[in-house]
Amino acid sequence: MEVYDENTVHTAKAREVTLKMHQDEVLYDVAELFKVFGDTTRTKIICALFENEMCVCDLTEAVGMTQSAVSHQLRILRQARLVLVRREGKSSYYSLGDNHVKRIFALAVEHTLEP
Amino acid sequence: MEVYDENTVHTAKAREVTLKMHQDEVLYDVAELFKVFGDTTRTKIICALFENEMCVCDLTEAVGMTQSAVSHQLRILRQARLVLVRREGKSSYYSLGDNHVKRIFALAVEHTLEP
DNA sequence: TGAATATATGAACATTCGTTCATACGTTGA
DNA sequence: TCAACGTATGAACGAATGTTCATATATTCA
Repeated sequence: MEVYDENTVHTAKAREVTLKMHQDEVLYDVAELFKVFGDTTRTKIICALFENEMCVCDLTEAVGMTQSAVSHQLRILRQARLVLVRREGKSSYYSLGDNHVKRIFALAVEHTLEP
Repeated sequence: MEVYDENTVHTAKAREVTLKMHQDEVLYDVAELFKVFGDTTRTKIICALFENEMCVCDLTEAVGMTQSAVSHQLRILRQARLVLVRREGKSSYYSLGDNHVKRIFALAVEHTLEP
């Protein structure tokens, strides 16, 4: 947490600007997060991973897309830290990143299923 | 809730397919919902509306974009029922659609602000 | 080592998306 | 009724996005 000198001329304004810039960054990141959720292939992957971890092979079958398409989307989910990977032999096992992912997703499903 | 005849040949398969198709539709809608959240201009608008309703004029100033851009994004938010409009004289007052919007958004902000 | 299998990734292409510009619509007040 | 104001919207354009295809990497097993 930064401390501002109340006696300098620019204090109030600077704080306000800093605050607003911070908000802008956060809101940008929030939008980026939602963007990652905002694709059918990725929502299918997330849904498939909801209960158990899965390897790419099984995920590919589960979402009904090509292996390449699934791998590309997994990379996006990985980079956003929405999923984790675990390598075992020839296979990569993916799982959901943390509980926030589950909670956000579950809320959206709940919202979608309402009138 | 539909009832299936356990004695017909296609029962199990049909139920399974129906269930999967339903899931697909839901997951598509969920992705669509997230897509609407997934734009910086729209997250700024949602953030601005978090406490109070606002007219387009003030929203335009709040998010720092042109009135046209804001109106276009408000239309998208409106069609997704994430916001509501109320007309009063020359002005249109926008507010958040329901509590789900707030909860989903707040969770995403919370997630974003974490390590 | 070489074939088979699982996964990842770069390039290309088509599609979608957000902004801008111009303009239309609707309301208010002179 | 006409000017001013607030808002909405269509067309156009550039940027971003998702899939496909081809291919690379990595691991296992014979």
